Amino acid sequence: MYAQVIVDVPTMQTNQPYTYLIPEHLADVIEPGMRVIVPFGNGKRRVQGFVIETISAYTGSNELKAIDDVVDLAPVLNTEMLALADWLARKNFAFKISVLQAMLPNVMRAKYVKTVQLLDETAILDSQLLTNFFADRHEVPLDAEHVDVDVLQDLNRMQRKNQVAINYYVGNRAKIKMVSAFKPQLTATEYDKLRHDLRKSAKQQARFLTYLMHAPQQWTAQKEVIDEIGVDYATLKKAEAQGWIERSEIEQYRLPQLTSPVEATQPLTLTAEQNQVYQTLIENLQAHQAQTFLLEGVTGSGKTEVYLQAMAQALAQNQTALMLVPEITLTPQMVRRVKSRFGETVAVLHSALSDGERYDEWRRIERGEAKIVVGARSAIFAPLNNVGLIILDEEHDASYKQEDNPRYHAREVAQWRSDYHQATLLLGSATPALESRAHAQQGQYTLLRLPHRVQEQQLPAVNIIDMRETIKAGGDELFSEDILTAIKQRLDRGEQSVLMLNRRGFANYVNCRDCGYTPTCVNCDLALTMHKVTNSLVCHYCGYHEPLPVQCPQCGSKRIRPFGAGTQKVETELQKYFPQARVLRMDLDTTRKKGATDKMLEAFGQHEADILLGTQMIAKGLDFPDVTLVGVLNADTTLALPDYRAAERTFQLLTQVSGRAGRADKAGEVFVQTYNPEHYAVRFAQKHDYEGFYKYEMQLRRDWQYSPYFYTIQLKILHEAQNEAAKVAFEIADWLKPFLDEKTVMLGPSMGSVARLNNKYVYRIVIKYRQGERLFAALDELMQAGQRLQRQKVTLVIDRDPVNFV
DNA sequence: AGCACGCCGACT
DNA sequence: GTCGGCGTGCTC
Repeated sequence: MYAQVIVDVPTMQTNQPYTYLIPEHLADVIEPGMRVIVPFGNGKRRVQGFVIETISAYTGSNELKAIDDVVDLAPVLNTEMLALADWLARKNFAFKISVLQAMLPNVMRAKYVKTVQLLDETAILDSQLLTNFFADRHEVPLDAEHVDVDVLQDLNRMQRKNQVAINYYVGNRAKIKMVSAFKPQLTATEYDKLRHDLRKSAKQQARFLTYLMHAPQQWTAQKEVIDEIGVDYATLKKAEAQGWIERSEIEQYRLPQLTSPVEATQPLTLTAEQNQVYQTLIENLQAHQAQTFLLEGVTGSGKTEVYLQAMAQALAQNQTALMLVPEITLTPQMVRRVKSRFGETVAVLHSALSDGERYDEWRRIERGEAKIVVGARSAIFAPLNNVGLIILDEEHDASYKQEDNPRYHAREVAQWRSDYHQATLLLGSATPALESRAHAQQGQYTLLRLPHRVQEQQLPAVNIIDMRETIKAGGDELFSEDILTAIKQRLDRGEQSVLMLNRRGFANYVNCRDCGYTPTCVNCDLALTMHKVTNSLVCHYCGYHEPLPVQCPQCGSKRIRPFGAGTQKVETELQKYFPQARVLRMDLDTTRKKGATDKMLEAFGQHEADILLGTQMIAKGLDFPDVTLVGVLNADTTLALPDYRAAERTFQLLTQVSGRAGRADKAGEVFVQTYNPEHYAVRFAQKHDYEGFYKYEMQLRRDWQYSPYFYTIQLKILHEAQNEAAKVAFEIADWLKPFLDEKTVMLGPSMGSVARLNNKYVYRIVIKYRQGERLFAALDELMQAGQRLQRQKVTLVIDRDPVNFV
């Protein structure tokens, strides 16, 4: 028997299965989907690999090596996942190994350790250097980066003379947590009798026997019992010796905990609109058809309740359900809401979990113990069987696209899994991506709508404030009179306000008023952001920092001052206007700590603050009844992005954040401060008119030949030297030209809008096409050349359907 | 990725 | 002659 193995060497040349002999003792063990350890290359190098197939005959003529070892006792990837990985790798120009690894929890990735083993102790006696290096040890970790060059040279020489050996270890970081546990062995009556027979002084034994009388006949972790009923370890040992209990080590899941217990809730009564949507979904679920629905529902229309009830139906049909939420909205409130309906059968997968928690949640799903999964992007790979329903909430959200390798979009994976399982796919949003809405137009998706809020609340009135007028009248750059008045009203009435500072592509930077100079990062060429607390300038991309200048480095002027505003600055200003107001600031800095977001939102929900001031992160999913005012302090920064989706992003953001106002019985009001008050994205958002925006924007996209009329591929060419990056970019562009048909458009190469990211210059080629076969074939070929490019220290990125242009 | 092989200039 | 620098090719 032979195994086809994808090895953990992410390069183009090794992006293919290698055939290995299956040794006799593993013949009955090895199955596709298992991780194995295989020798690879010269010497004793060993790497992890995935068995993707077992075969009984091998036709090649070369001699085969044998699999060293298996990592798993059962496959970690089933046939579905193996097929999906293959498809994704091809579609997204990614390595197979990268996709396979992306499907599994991080801890299942191999950790490699290379060591030198001293075989001949006499060989180092003459050398102080080597004696120090080995320091009485026989085997020493060898990390070429941190070992002296002279030592490396000596070791090389010694290896040739067989005085040392180089060993490779493939480590497994996935640890199962084991705890000591016990299990009752006798009946309640027997325990009762034993307790009566005890001598009076045996207090602990008596307590333990009393406990055992009512204890469930199952394995119980002993620590909890020791703490709870006040017995000690010796009592348990004695009980075991007497045959009262059996003791053993059992596996314990590290379950992600919410701060307070979850109380069960019942399904809410659906409105007529909701019910109509629900019925459509149910019919499809019962028919077991792979069909995609686009649910276009205004903010507050009760989409989540429809999701929950549809998931309940999937469970009732003995199927499983998967719900994806953007990372940022995967707040404890959302988790709580799902758990309150479905209890322990819910598994949660998101970035805030520890490695152990994520691994255990993954195993609960894999073993079929969890039937509902709520998670962020990568949860789309959750190992659920028999999937009936997949939901993507906020389906337009850019975070569903993975921005580094493998560059998949969760929506396309969802579509694939829906086809595979004949499952219902539900895409929900108040502001669907233009691509999705267009699919619905063409009939690929079924459009469902929830145009009204539940309980017939009105959508909030949106006031557009022309900041040009405010400045002309000598007003404040940050707060117009109108917004200040509105905030004051809320404070007087004891209501809450949410203020959003749109920070996308925007920073609180320093600017010289005399010569216009702005300090930039020496590594990234991005404007540095001012941090008041440390009195320094910081690069948000690479972390570089320098002290705040008192004089302009270019012209020596002292009038070098902050320009624009960060949340800190706005908070300070706000406090000046309203010294008595309690302001809660939410941004990257204040929410970095684990659980901080949770705590702050809870506090705001308890009305412990009057104003919530934050960045984009507050735009989604929050639902607080006392919030009657939403202010967008600067709507323009998203409009200025060098991206054809700038208007779409702005519209989505304004609509989302407006939805935060007035969600209960109180009417809401929204103020949007902008220097572009007549921009269509602002105007349509003011009217809560998604359909209007959609039609208008589609027209523009057609005129400019952009998605969804054309597909897009973005190539990025990165190099430390600008001329080298440019040279390669133009070479690639010239090479590609003959493969493009006449309807395909190539833009660039152009210098990336953010030059010199991480010390590398970026050049960008954007290709717009309708028919991609020849182009894809050419790009595949280009990938093959990736090796040569890498040796020139050029990084080539192929991004299909990019969502960001940087 | 990681390693060996082979070709070249520079040195004991 | 030999050492080591780097370009090139291969890994079941």
